[in-house]
Amino acid sequence: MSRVECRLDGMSLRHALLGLLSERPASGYDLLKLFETSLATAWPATQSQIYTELTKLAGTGLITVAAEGPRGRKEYALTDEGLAELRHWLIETKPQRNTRSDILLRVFFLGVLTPEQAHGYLAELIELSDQGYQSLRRLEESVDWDDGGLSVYGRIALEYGLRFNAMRREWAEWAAGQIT
Amino acid sequence: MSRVECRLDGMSLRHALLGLLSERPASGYDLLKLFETSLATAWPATQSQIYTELTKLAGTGLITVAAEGPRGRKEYALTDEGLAELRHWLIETKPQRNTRSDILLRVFFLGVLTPEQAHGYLAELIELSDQGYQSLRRLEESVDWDDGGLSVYGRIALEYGLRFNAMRREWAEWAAGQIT
DNA sequence: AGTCTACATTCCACTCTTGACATGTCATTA
DNA sequence: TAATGACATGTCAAGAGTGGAATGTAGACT
Repeated sequence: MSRVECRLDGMSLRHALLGLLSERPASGYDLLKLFETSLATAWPATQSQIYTELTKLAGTGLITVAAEGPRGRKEYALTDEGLAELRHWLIETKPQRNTRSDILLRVFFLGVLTPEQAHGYLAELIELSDQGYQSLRRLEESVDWDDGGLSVYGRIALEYGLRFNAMRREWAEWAAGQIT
Repeated sequence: MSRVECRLDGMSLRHALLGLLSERPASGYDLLKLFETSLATAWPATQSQIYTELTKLAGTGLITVAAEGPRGRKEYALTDEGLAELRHWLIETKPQRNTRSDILLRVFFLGVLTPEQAHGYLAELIELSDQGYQSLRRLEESVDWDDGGLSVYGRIALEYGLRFNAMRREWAEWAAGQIT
C-alpha cells in the first residue's frame, strides 16, 4: 500500500511486458514471439531478458501465473496492480530518454575515410532503409488488422516505421550529394 | 601484432571517443563537452563513462596521454593503432544494432488509456519534436561551420536530426487524427 | 519406434550505462 | 581576501542488456 517505490526512469522492458499482457495472458515463449514480431522495431529483447523480468514481475505481484500448461508452460496474466503500473508509466510524463544510434554516430566520423568510402557507407544506409521499409510493408500485409486493441496502435507504430525509413533514405541520398 | 582481438559488436562509446580524438587531442573534460553538444543526439554519454573508457583506451594503446595541463588535465591523443581501429569500425560493415525507443513503445499500449489521454500523449510528442527541431536550429546558427573535418559531416548529422523531428511531428499529427 | 521440430524454461558470465558520490584546482570578481 | 563558478578527474553500486549453454517435453510425421 504505502510502499515507497523509488521508480527509476528506465525499465521499459518491464512495461513492454505489462503492455503485452494487458491484451491477453501469455507465456514467456508467447511473449518472446510477440517481441520478435510486433515490438522488434521499438524495443528488441532477448529470451533471457524476458524470462528474468517475468520472474521479477511475478515476485512483485504485478503479474501472476494464471494457468500452467503442457510443457511446464506458465501463462502469466496482468494483475490490477500491474495495470495500474502500466497506466502510470503511460501517463506520468516521464521525459523520454535519448535514443542511441550507432548509424548516426558513424556519420560524424566519415571524414577519416575517403569520399568513396563515405559514399559506400551512405549507400549501405540507403539499402538498409529500403529493406526496413519493405519488411514493414510485408508485415503490414500479413497482419490481421481487425485483431485486438494492439491493432489500432500497432498500425500507428508501423506507420512510424515506414515514415522513418523513408525519411532516412531521402536523407542519405541528400547526404551523398553533399560529399564532393 | 597478431593479437587475437575478439571484437564485440557494441562499444560505440569507445569509437565515439576515438572519432572525436581523430580531429584533435582533448581531455576528458573537453570530450564531455563535445558529447553534450555535437554527439548528444546520436550517442549521449555521461562523465563517468567517458573517464572510465579513456583509461581503458589508454591501457590498450589506442590513445595516449600526449600532454598534461594545469589542473591535472590529461590531454589524450589518438595513436596509429587507434586510427586503424576507428577506420575498421567505420568500414567493416557491422550490422547496426536496432535502436530502442520508449517513445514508440508507449504507442503500442495507448489502447489501455482513454482516447483523451492518448491524444494527450501524442500532443506531448508533437511538442517534444518541435523543441528538438528548434534546439537543432539554434545549434545550427551557433556553430562555426568552417571549422574542422567534423563540420561537413556534423552538418549532415544535424540535418538528420532536423528531418527526424519534422517527420515525427507530422506522424504524431497524423496519428492523432487516427484516434476517434 | 525413431526422429525432428516447435514449445518451454533456467542459469551464467560478461559488458554497458546510469547516477551519485568524492575530491581538488585555477581564475575571476566582488 | 573570500567566494564563486568553471575546470578537471576518479570511483562505486546497481540496473539494463547480450549471448550462449544446458535441459527437457509434446506432437507430428515417417
